[in-house]
Formats: sequence, C-alpha cells, structure tokens
Amino acid sequence: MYQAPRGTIDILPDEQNYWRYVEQKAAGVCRLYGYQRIDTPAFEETGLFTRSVGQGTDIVEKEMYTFKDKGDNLITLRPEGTAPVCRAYLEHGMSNLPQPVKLFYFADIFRYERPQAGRLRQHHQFGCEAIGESDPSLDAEVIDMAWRFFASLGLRNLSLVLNSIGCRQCRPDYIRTLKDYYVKHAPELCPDCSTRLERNTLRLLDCKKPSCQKIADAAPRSADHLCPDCAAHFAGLQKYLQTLAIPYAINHRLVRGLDYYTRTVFEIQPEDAGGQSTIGGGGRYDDLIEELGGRPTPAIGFATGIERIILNLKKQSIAVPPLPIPRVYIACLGEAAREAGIRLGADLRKAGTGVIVAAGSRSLKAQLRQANSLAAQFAVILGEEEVRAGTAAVRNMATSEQQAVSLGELLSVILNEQGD
RNA sequence: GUGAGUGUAGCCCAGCCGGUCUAAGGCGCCAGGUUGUGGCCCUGGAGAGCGUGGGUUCAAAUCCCACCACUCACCCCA
Repeated sequence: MYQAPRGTIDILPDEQNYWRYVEQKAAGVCRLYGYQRIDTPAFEETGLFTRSVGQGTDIVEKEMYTFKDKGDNLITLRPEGTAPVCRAYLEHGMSNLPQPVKLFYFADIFRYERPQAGRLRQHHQFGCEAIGESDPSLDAEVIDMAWRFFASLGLRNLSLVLNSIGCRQCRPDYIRTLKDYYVKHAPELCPDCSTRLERNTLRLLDCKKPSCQKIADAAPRSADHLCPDCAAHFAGLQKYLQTLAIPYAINHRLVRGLDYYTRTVFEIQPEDAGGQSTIGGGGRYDDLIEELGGRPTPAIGFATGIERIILNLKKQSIAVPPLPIPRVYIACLGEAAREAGIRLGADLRKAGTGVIVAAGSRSLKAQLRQANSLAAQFAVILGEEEVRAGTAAVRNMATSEQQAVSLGELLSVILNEQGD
C-alpha cells in the first residue's frame, strides 16, 4: 500500500470546512485593507531563494526541495512565499502601479524538515505583502491586518512580539558589537551557538538553551543600536500600534530565520506556547527587491500557517460553520421511478437546489436510511404508485410529515419549504 | 540531523510474562426485523492476520534486530 509521503497530509472532506473558513476570513480581511490576490508557481529557479532567503539560513542550507528538471534547470519547490511575490512584482512591472502594491496569497510551502505536529514538509500559508512604501504606518497596518485576521477567526489569547533589527546602515555595527560580546562568552556557548558565532551571529539570540538564553538576555540589543532613521521608524511603528490599541511586547531576541528582513520583525503566537507555536510572523524587507534586481523598494509582509491556525481553532474549540450539503434526497423504486427521479433531480439542480439521486437498487428503507445519514431535509419518494399517479411523496425528514405532491407542483413545493 | 515514545479492521481500541488468536469489543458500513419508509432498538454480515522485512522458537500480534510512519522534545519555523 502506498501512503502519503512523509510530512504531507490529505485534507479530507471532514476537514474542509476549517480550510474554507480560514480562507474566507483571510479574503475578507484582505478586502478590508485593499489587498489583491496573487498566485505564483509552486516552484521557481533555485537562485531566487538562495539569493533572497540567504545562503547561511537553515532553509537554504538543508530544507529546500531542489532538483534539476529535464531541461537541466535548477528548480526549487518554494520554501517561502515572499520572494516569489517579489519576483512577480518585478517581472510584471508593478512598480508602475500606485505604490504600495498590496498583494495576498495562499500557497503551499515545501521544506524538508523533520515532521511533527504543526510542522510538515508541505504546509500552507496565507500571506500578505505591501511593496513600495517605507512609512512605519504601513508596518502598523500590516500588523493590524494580521491581528484582525486572527481576531476574525475567533482565536483568543494571542500575543504579538516585536523587534527592530535595523538596516544595512546600522546592522553591521550592531552585529560587530554583538559578536564582540559573544566572543567574550565563547567558552560558555553550546556547540550550535559556537558555529552560529561565525555563520549567523544574529541567530545566537534565538538559542533556546537556558545557558545561552542567560547570555542572550544580557546581550547588546539591536533596538539600542539603531541608526537615527531606524530608531525613528521603530518609534513611529510603536506609536501607531498604540493608536490602533494593539498590545505588543518587544522581544529583543526576536530575529527571524530569513536573511532578507530589515527593521521591523514580528511574530504572533498563542500564549500557551507549545512546541510549534508561532502561527504568524513577518517583517520588513527593504532591500529584497533591489537584491533581486529592481530599484530600491521598501516593503513589508507577513505569513501565517494555515495548519497551525486550524490546530489552534480546534484547541480553542472554535465552532466553524459547516459546508453546504444537498437538501433533497430522491429515493426511487423501479426503473420508471428512476427515470422520473433523474428528471426531477435535474430540474431541482437547475433551480439551484442540491440533490442526491439514489443510485443502485436498494430497498426504500435503505434509501431513507441514507437520506437520514446524509442529513437531507427532504426525501422525495418515487415508486410505481407515484409514477402511475403522476405524484411524488415529499417527506420532511425532521418532522416526518409526508405529503403527496403532483410532479408539476413538486418543484415549487420544495423550493418554498424552509425545511427547518 | 539528535533523543524518547507509539504502530492491531475505515475510526477508537482489547489482547502483548509466546501456544484453542482460525485475533475480542465499540463506532461506522451492508442487510434483515413490513407487503414501499429513516433517525431508537434487535439480529446477522462484510472487514485486520496484528506498520514492513528479517530473526529466535516445535510455536510470535505477543521476544530480538532493521527499516518505515506518527507523536513529543531539540533544532527550525508557519
């Protein structure tokens, strides 16, 4: 027997209402903020990701699904959503549109990771990007949008953590300062951190080991080493978040795993944080468009993990509306009745009503049993008697009331009945 | 990539100091209990040879090994 590849899941019919719910809420929020949908390919030229996400990152170093296709092109299944959107922005000359350009997407994301709950090799993200504006009010708006999205889903007890990691003017100085500090503590660092010291100094702050955390807590803070522009930007963002009454906590150890981030970085997570807790995160990437060959263009965005959102919807027992199902079940006894049933089903569907026409030749009892378990509101019973009389028995499944209706009236009777 | 736990029918699971296990039960599914009628109830039926592959043994779902998958933690992030 085959099974789904490791770290992938089938999203079965029973789960689909969660997915539709999340998508619908996301689209609703995007409409509120003027974001338009974009869909990009599931794979891109590998260089797009190594260039943007960064050579030293875990994603590029060990998590990408990369292969050569039959035309000898180096291809990578997208491990994140921002770079493809930026590529599309450039490729289609969106810098000629009114700025900022506001885009959202639903995308499947591929990373070769060790799977566990809330962490898959193929997962789905909803994300937004606002490209072409550096004003901190846009940062606040993007965070507000993410915040409103989670609120509209009904998720409670979320926390927003925030930081600014500076820009290419001030960050090198900061990293030098940070490195000097860490070099002094080198003997106390865990093995991972010892290698990070050279390879990716910023990520030292992110280490979860208690011993390293103590060092990180006392480390120089990026927010204290911002250049005047970045400091003003960060102050502006906080002011606007206060204007929007969005609660936040600054965590100077928050750095993100992708190299393209500048200035603002943020994450949103449930307060009862478990292992894979972050349900959304994002930040500014003011240099990325330029890095990809465009003119200097500031931008900010965020992404959310749909599987993790659904995990939390379930954890918080949030009721999600069911998907619509057919209201009418047509039971047929005999060949003449079947033909009548098929015709009736076609008419009802033409009128926009969902119908299940019983197939096969099971007993009436079995057909009604099925109507019941499919939660139909009405069963229409067609047998030889009815066909002969030119009628059908319409049974209200909730009340068990049953009446004979002439075939001519049947359509209007069913369409007018509320069911319950 | 590291460490630990788990793996029996579609689902939940009993059994696991080896031997009537030709593997139990519940849910679900199918059928019957009315000659054309559901949801409750009753009866019956189908459905696994015990994650996969080896090994130990007269004998393994039950012991050992490997692999695979899932879960949890690390790591990483959504």
